[in-house]
Amino acid sequence: MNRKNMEPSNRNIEMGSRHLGRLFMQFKQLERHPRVFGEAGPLTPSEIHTIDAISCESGILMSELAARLSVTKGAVSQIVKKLESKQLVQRTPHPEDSRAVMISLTEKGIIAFQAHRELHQNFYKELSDQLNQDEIQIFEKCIQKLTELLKKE
Amino acid sequence: MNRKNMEPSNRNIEMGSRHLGRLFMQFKQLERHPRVFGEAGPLTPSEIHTIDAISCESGILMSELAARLSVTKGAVSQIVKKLESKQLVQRTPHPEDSRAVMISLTEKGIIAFQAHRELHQNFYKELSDQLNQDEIQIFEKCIQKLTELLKKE
DNA sequence: AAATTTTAGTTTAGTATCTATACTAGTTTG
DNA sequence: CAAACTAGTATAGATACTAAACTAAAATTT
Repeated sequence: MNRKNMEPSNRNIEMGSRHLGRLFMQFKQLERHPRVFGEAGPLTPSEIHTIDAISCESGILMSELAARLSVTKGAVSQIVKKLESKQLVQRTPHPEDSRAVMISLTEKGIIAFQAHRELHQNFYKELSDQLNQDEIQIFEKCIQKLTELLKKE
Repeated sequence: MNRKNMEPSNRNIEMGSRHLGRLFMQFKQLERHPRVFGEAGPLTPSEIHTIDAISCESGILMSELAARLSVTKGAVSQIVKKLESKQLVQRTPHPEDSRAVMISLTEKGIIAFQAHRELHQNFYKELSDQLNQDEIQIFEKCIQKLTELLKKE
């Protein structure tokens, strides 16, 4: 376990894995605080993620939403209640199945949705501006591989 | 806001930012569940991150640890208490400053630490095995830029 | 040297996010 | 039609944090 006896490749792996770890830590830290999304006001991370998952669809079921966010129905139930009280989403009864509820964004919700998407896109743009076309392509490949690997974990 | 009217570059940004978002979601999901680290047993994400931050140092102050983890002293105080009760870390009084406490890993803590590092390194190795030398280098560059950008957010 | 301020750490109450479990009430199926 | 399934809600508890109030020791002022 002596660092001086390590092969270069092992040291590279050690460094690389640490850098990746640091990136995720940085991300985690960001995800701890509420942010303001345009006129929609400050929203907690899970609130805005839920809004993003609902997207501009005409209506999505609670259970679909749960699957999309990879959380339980109970979690979605709670967060939708909160979003409804903030008038960001609305519930409409399903026309055929009276157990089901269709969730959709209100106008205020759409404002938050767009502000959030824009934020993300500006972030990505700022990153890709620092890369050339080849590098972007490789970056995309890496993102995809990373996502795959994380899914397996 | 019509997708068909978008320039290719805008569409690429939209796609890219979505992929990046998905990656972080995948990561967040992983970070929700406890994992087993060798003989040290199952540890929650924040427990193992704290152990990783303590590392194999001979002794680190609570306040240093808080800074390293980017959390408040109170948060560290709580988690160290839990780790101490699990016999993964130990407190020793500071030789000169009797207010201060030195935190270090026990043998069991070191086992967890090493198992965690190994896990991360295996993950990184699996990723880099799918890339050639140039791609790894670009990937590293991107990780670094991403970390910088996130820090600014 | 006494008084003040700063620093190290703990404690407590409260918030956000999630899970698991138990539940209600419609829907489908045998 | 009864049994089993499905959609969603409610609630209690876990985790992981913050903010604020606190204790006690150390450093600085006066």
